[in-house]
Amino acid sequence: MIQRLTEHDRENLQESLATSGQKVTAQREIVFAVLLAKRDHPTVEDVFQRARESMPGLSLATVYNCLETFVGCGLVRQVNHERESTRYCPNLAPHAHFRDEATGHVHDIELPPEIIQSLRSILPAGFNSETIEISFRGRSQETPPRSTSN
Amino acid sequence: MIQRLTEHDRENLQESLATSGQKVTAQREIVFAVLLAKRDHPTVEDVFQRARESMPGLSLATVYNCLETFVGCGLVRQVNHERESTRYCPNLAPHAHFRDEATGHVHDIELPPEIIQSLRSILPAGFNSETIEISFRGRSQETPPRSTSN
DNA sequence: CTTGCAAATTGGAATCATTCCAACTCATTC
DNA sequence: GAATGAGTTGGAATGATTCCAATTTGCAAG
Ligand SMILES: [Mn+2]
Ligand SMILES: [Mn+2]
Ligand SMILES: [Zn+2]
Ligand SMILES: [Zn+2]
Repeated sequence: MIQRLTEHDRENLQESLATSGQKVTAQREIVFAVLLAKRDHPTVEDVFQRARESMPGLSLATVYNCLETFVGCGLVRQVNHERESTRYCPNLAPHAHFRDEATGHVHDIELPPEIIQSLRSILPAGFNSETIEISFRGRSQETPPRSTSN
Repeated sequence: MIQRLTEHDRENLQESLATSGQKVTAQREIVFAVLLAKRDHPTVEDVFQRARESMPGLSLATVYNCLETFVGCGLVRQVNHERESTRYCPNLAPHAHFRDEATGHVHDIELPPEIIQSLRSILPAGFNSETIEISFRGRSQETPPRSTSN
């Protein structure tokens, strides 16, 4: 259960933080590692629980801080469904989210560029959008959980 | 500023409520009228303020109740952006939302059926979605506010 | 008409995710 | 090894929403 980053992921973290003038800390490493280890769109509370296993003294406030920092430097995305707790996703590829109403699980849905393009094209003149968010809600026949280690 | 429903809208309200075994009340009429009068995706608080002008004794709890009832019988949609207060929209046609980051205004964006179709088609086998939500975020050159009376 | 009932409304308390804050810790620089 | 500034921490504050118990209302039955 101890969270460790690969060379590559650590560098990624280091550089992304550096870009916005911030540093790698033990807490940030662990929180980031937790996100990469299990890509199930955990809530802040989920991340907190998991990270605490490696760092018992970690505070909830710090988890909030780390996640906000990561969002700020583009390392992770926030995922909201209705009014539920915000979830966090380290998948940077363009994708939509599918929320299974039965299980509460959130799945990534790949977004082909042509769909994104056609969506942009429905915006009337004068509307400039930097972000498009797409979320599905329904039921799914739970995919056999393929390994999510990183 | 007094909120009144047209024959047609009142019938619509009456029938939608009846379908789920509920009745028209003075409070529900006014809340519904407020939604139709200004389709700017008001928050609960917005609706509360506006409705109070016609019915000073109306309570916030009742506004929450009415809106929940309307969502339940399909008369209005909830609109969420990030973690902001939920907004309400009486436009039942399939549409996406554009949130102007400068003004906070929310605009309806028409959704052509073929786009909806292509979105459904990106779902892997086993995923059945009843609802798709699409929201844009960005800036817009504010359209001259065309009349929104009903 | 009264009376009785179920649904709806109301004001205020409770919840709960998130934000705020002031004190404390740590790494780095002088 | 003192000063500095970013980062962390625990707890308080916030704010939208939900919950609840006490009325009120609209009808229906007697
Ligand atoms: Mn989503
Ligand atoms: Mn939306
Ligand atoms: Zn994702
Ligand atoms: Zn709308």
